[in-house]
Amino acid sequence: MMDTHRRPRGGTGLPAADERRETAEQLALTLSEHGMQRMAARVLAAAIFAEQPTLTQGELTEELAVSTGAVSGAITMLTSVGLLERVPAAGSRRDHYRLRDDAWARLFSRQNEVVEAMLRMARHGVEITSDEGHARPRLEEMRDFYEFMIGEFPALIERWQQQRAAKGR
Amino acid sequence: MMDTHRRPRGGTGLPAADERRETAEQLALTLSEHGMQRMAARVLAAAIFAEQPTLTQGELTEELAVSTGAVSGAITMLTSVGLLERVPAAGSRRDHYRLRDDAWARLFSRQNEVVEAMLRMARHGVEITSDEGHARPRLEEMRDFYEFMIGEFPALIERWQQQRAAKGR
DNA sequence: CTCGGATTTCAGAAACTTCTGAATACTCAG
DNA sequence: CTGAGTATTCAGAAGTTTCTGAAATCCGAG
Repeated sequence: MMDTHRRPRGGTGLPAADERRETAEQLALTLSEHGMQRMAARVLAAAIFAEQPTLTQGELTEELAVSTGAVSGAITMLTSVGLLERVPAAGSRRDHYRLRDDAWARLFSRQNEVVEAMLRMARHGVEITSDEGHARPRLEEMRDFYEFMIGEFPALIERWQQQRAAKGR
Repeated sequence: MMDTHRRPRGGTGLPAADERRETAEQLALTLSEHGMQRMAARVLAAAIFAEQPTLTQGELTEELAVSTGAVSGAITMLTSVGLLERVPAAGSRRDHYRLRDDAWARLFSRQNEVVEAMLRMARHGVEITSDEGHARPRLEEMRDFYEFMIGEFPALIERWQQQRAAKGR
């Protein structure tokens, strides 16, 4: 988009941190364009791209250059949906957070909730529409589609878990 | 949520239209909560729940009680992503629109674009991170996950198309 | 070609979401 | 138990998205 020229790889200690930050921000942008709150997306991206094993709220505040309040709210949201977890750090007053182990499968599963919501509405639509108009058949197809997807997803996730376990792990 | 009591079914011509509208609005809400523009979501929902085979912009404007401009913009967006199509209505000055035949598969495929974007960013992330920090392994797992999903989706869609063709059709 | 209904465009208004900053509430070390 | 460092909350500011209303444009019928 803006600065397309590749830096000759092999450069020793160049602005690698900048590139990392920029890539993280791009990820955050994509996530927020698809329904995730902006600050939550930035925090999640920062947690993914962090070189440290865990991050404190203070570190996130500094990395993202935002207020402590914004970070606090985003963390509450991310932990509540299971993407981030609080790591017990003995003898520290600060809370340490990291990406949950199965974050990607979780993020995907959240989309299943959308699919379930769509299915519910399709079924409800079929119920309340007349069998004489044109709405009913559309809703039946919508229902069939989402039923199909709901049926396929568990096996899909399971195959992923297996492949993952088989691989390095 | 609000008015939970079921109307005794069998009621002849009661506020079925209201119930239809309300259900459509719920669908629109769900769609807009996951990234679709609000008016586009409302138009799409209206097209799904319409008892007519096709709708004109004027009908949509009235059904949704919004300005013609808003409907025009939403239709432009929805046709451009292939969810709505313009139906040639000979000898009519009005443009007629309807839900595309394969709208659901299309809507799903649009999500694939998100998945592809995630995969690109994961790969980029793996490239630019050191193999000594903690970011690289996270990004590798992210990459593996989205690669897996990208690999599975085509077969998934195909199975749906087949089942659909097999069924009523 | 001309008329008139229909659609598109766009500047500004309205509504909503998100962030900041500061006060409040925790919590662990000593 | 107390104090210092952290985290949470929340009112208001800032920013962004979305819609309206009206003017301009388009297009088919006659």
